[in-house]
Amino acid sequence: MAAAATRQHIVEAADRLFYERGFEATAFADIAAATGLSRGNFYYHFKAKDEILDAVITLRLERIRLLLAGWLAAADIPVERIRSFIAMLIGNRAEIMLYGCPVGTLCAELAKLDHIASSRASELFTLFREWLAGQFSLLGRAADADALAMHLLMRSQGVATLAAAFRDEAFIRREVEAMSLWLESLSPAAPLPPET
Amino acid sequence: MAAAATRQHIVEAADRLFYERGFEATAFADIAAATGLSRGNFYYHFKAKDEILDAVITLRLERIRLLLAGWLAAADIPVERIRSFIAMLIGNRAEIMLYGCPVGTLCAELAKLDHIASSRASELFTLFREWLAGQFSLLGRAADADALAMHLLMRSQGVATLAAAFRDEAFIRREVEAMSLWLESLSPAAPLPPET
DNA sequence: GTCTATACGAAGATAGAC
DNA sequence: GTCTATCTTCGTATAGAC
Repeated sequence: MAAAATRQHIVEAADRLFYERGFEATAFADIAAATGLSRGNFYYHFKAKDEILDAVITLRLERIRLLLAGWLAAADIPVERIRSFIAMLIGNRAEIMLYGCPVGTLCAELAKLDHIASSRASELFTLFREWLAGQFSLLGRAADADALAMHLLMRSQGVATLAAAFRDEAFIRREVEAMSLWLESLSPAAPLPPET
Repeated sequence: MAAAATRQHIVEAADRLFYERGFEATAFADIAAATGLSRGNFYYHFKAKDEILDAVITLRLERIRLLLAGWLAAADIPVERIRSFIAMLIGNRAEIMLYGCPVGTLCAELAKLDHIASSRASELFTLFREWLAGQFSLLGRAADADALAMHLLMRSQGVATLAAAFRDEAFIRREVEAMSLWLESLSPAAPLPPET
C-alpha cells in the first residue's frame, strides 16, 4: 500500500477514535485494531502520537472547510446557509448524544492537558465562527456579526453537551427549533443583544 | 491524622485535579504531590481510583446542594434566584476560561470513557436542572419549567465551552447579559419557545 | 512499507514494615 | 494510619528482520 494511503487510513481511524474515546484514552493498540496495521508501523508514518493528533486536526480543518464551502454553494441566501449549520445538530444527533461535539470535546480535553495542539484545535471553532460571522454580515448585521456567530456557536455547544449528558433527542429538536426561530427573528435593524 | 480527615483531604485534592487536568490524566502521583501523602496510603482510604472518583462526585453533589440551598435562602423571588445561577459564570470566569465547566467537562470525559460513573456524574446536571425548573415553576411557567431550565443550562454550558476555547472574558459578560435579558423577558403568559 | 520483538517509563495496585 | 518497596499492566517508542 502506498505510504500516503496508509497514512490517510491511520489518520481517519484516529479521527474516529479520538472523537469516540478521547485523545489520551485512545491507545496505539486501538488504532492498530481499527486499521488492521501493527503498532510499530505507525512510527514509519508519524514520529509520535502528538503528530497523529496534528494530522487529525488538519484533517478536521480540511473537512470543515469543505462542509462550509458546501453550505455556501448549496444556498443563495445567508439565512438558508446558517440553517445548514443549525441542521447539523439534527443530522449528527445520534453521535452527538453519545460523544458530544467533536470540536468542543477535543478543545476541552486538550485545554486540560495543557497540550501544545490546544490552540490549533481552537481553530476548528474559528472556521465556523468566521464563516457564520460572514453570513450574518451578509444578512445586514455586519456590526454585531461576530457576536451573533459566537452566540449561535455557544448554543450549538450547549446543546451538544447536554444532549450527551442526558441522551435526550427531544431536547435537541426543541432547541434547534428555538435556534431557527431566533434566526428568523433577526433583522438588519434589530440591535444587540440577540434576544431583545 | 484521623482517617476521615485524610480521606477528605484526598477527595478535595482529587476534586481540584480532576477539574484542572481531567480524571484520566490525573495520576496518583499528582494527588500525592498535592496532598503531601504517599501513593500507597491512598489504598488505605480507597480500594481503587474509581472509588476516589465516586467520592469526588459525591462531594460535588453535596456542594451543589449547598449552593442551591444558599441561592434559595438568599433571595425571595425566583428571578433573583435564577440570576444567582447566571452570575456563577461571572464569579467563576477565571477558572471557566482555563478549564471549562467542572460538570460539563467531567460528564463529557466519562461519557467517552464509557465509565461506570458516567450516569452518576449526570446527576450533577440534574440538581441544577430540577432546581431551575422549580424556580421557573414559581415564576408561573410550570408548563414549560423543565424546558426553560434545560435552555438556561444549555446556554451556560455553551458559554463555558467557548469561553475556554477562546479565553474570552468579554464573550462571557456579553452572553451573561443576554441571558439576564432573556430571563427578564419571560412572563407567565409567554409561550414556548423562549425567544418568541 | 510493514512486521515482530523489545526497551522503557508511567501508573494503578499490593505487601509488609513501622 | 502512613510509609517504602515492589509487582504488574499498559502504552509509547525503538530496533531490526523481512
